[in-house]
Amino acid sequence: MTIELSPKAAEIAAHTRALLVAGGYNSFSYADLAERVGITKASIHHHFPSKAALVQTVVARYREEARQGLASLERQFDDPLSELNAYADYWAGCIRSGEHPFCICAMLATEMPTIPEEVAAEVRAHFHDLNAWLASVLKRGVGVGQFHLLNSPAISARSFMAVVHGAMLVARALDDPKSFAAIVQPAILKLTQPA
Amino acid sequence: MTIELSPKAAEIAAHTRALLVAGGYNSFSYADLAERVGITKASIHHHFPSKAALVQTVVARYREEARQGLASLERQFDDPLSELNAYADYWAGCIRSGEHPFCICAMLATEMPTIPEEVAAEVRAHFHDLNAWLASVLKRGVGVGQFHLLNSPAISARSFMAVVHGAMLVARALDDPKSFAAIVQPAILKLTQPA
DNA sequence: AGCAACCTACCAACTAGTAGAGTGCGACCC
DNA sequence: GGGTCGCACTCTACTAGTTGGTAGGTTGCT
Repeated sequence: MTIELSPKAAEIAAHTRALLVAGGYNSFSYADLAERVGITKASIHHHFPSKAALVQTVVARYREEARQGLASLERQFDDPLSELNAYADYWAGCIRSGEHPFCICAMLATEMPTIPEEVAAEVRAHFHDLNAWLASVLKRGVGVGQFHLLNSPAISARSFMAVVHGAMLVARALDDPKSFAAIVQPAILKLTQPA
Repeated sequence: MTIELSPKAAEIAAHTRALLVAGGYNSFSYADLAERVGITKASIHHHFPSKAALVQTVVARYREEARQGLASLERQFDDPLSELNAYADYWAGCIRSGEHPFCICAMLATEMPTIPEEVAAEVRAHFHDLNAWLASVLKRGVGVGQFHLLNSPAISARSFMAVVHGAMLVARALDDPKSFAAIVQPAILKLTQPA
């Protein structure tokens, strides 16, 4: 049940997402967007009444996409370790290809104190969702003996979430895409080692 | 040998830093700054010719402060594990008190593709410095038997750097300062456990 | 006198957002 | 088939306020 958008609105949303990946909420304007889509600023206002509403919609769709993506991992793989590896590989691919080398919710999270509350709420919700999904994967993994955790699944999930997003940040900070996998792979390995 | 600034220039730099912590490069203007410092925009231009130069100076001073802070940790503590704990505690304190709850270089790193090159270069250099310092702490720790690493000190340092900055991000994203220590403390513990 | 610090007044470009009119196209009706 | 209604989409033209930055003069201290 994706938030339905007309073809043009979807195009605007896609460009917004790319601009958010590059520099976050405060880095782009309706004029930037208009130039990329090839229409005027006023036309964008026809599709989205305000910048806050536009970004909120884009994040809401992103969350929906993430939910579906994570659900499909559960269908594609039948053990928690493979699911976690596939999740990490998804981001490794995004970063290696350079197409979407950052999570838009991570971008917005850093800007949290300066973005509209409606957007911030969406971002918080995304991280709660992701934390819950990772916790369930880890819990199942403990059940089948694939993972050995020092803490509760929820706390360990929070740590893993931090590693993944920290790895994105470091890869960008050092301008070195390989760093991402070099950080995340050992982190997964550690989850599998007995205490 | 800190970059010397007049008292007023230092005051401007301090406010700039606070604004960078809150929302990064694109989130604040000379007008915001002027209001906080209590002078006019033009006066700020008297001290710093441009926004890029201002932020570059602020980051350069931040790096200098970081270098001195890390060096003083080496003097205060005489074993690598205590140094690493002190480093983590420094950030835990910043986040708990809410005064400087984010590294300005991490803020700027996310915005990397959209900030002036002179600032981006400073940010890259900070992460290289930090990586080198953490690697040296880990290496010494391995030498005295405090740490047991799966990878080289340099790679493990990169991972730890990712955990720390990822933990900052998660603490902000979930609006939960306690998350930081909950993530970083187990990460340090893991470094001390034999494979 | 010299200088650092500050000011008012200004600039062109850009910000998000609005008003209102025009276009093209498919559906529906006679 | 022709007329016309509504709709999705787009435009030009505009607003008020903000952006980073400049010119040139004033203050006060040494």
